[in-house]
Amino acid sequence: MPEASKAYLQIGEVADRTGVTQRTLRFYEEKGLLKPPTRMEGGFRLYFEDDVVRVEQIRRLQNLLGIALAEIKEMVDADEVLREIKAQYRHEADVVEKKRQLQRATEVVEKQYAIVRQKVEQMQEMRADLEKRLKRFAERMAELEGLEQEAVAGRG
Amino acid sequence: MPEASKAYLQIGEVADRTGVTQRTLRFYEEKGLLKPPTRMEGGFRLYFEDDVVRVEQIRRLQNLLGIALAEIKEMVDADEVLREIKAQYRHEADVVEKKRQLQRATEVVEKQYAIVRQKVEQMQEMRADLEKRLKRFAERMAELEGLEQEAVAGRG
DNA sequence: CGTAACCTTGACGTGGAGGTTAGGCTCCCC
DNA sequence: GGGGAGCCTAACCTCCACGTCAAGGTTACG
Repeated sequence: MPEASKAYLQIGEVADRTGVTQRTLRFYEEKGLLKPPTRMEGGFRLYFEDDVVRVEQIRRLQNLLGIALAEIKEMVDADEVLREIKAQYRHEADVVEKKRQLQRATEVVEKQYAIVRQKVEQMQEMRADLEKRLKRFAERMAELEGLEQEAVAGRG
Repeated sequence: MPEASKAYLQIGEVADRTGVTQRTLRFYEEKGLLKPPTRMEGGFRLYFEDDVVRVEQIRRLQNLLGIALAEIKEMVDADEVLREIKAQYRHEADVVEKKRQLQRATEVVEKQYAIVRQKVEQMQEMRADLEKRLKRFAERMAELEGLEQEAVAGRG
């Protein structure tokens, strides 16, 4: 096993791995973005690898999309639904209910997808703009350097 | 002339056009994101078309990049520098100084460009992920529908 | 001149996303 | 079994990006 992860992690380790503070982890838990972890006897939180992944996902959504945590919660919840459906899949539960949930999850992810697609487009526009601008800057710079040469030549 | 804009705008109009509140415009001014507009006799702010463009730019940066206003200020300042250089271009001012400013502006825009490029990349990744996920959702859904058919057949 | 619509500054409030501090408990190792 | 590192909750604080009055001045129109 490749350094097979101790199967559980305390909050400090999760914080180190994800680069957020312990406070932030507790805060996310409070806001429902992280499911309440199991605890040791004394009350210490016990996390698992999944939680690290989850936190990373939250951070990506936050940084990239710049959306509110409330909305991010919706998105990670959609994930959870899929996971659950998968888990109890062979449990032959109420198929209609599963379909309903899956439908709901799909809608949320489609919403997220729409946001991302739109942003990608807009950002590509912005990137093109910036390229143009940099080009113009470079041209100006070249012109200024030309002027400088003239001045030198004039004096020389 | 196509409805040639009254050449000046009061704060209310700017607010309407840009979709931000008057408060926000004053706030941006306070924070140096908008240059203090000229005023009428009585103190009413007088804006011009440029200001509308500026506000739109600020909003784009805010929504797309999700960065702090302080950083946005740096970016729009870079623009200002270019504008100034252009304006006094034939004024034959200190070329060395102009070069220095232009250099500075270029750096800021390059920074912005780097951010945008990185985000575009990451968001494209995210988009791909979401596409996969949607595909999996659809598959699950198909499976569930299969189960449903079986059940119906079994009963029938 | 009246008045309605628009604007001014100033001050305080708010919601989101955590940071910080206090006071105490737990875990683990020597 | 004692001590230090790590963790707990609770409460308060901060920063940002505005929102929301309040009290009053300005402008345009009839």
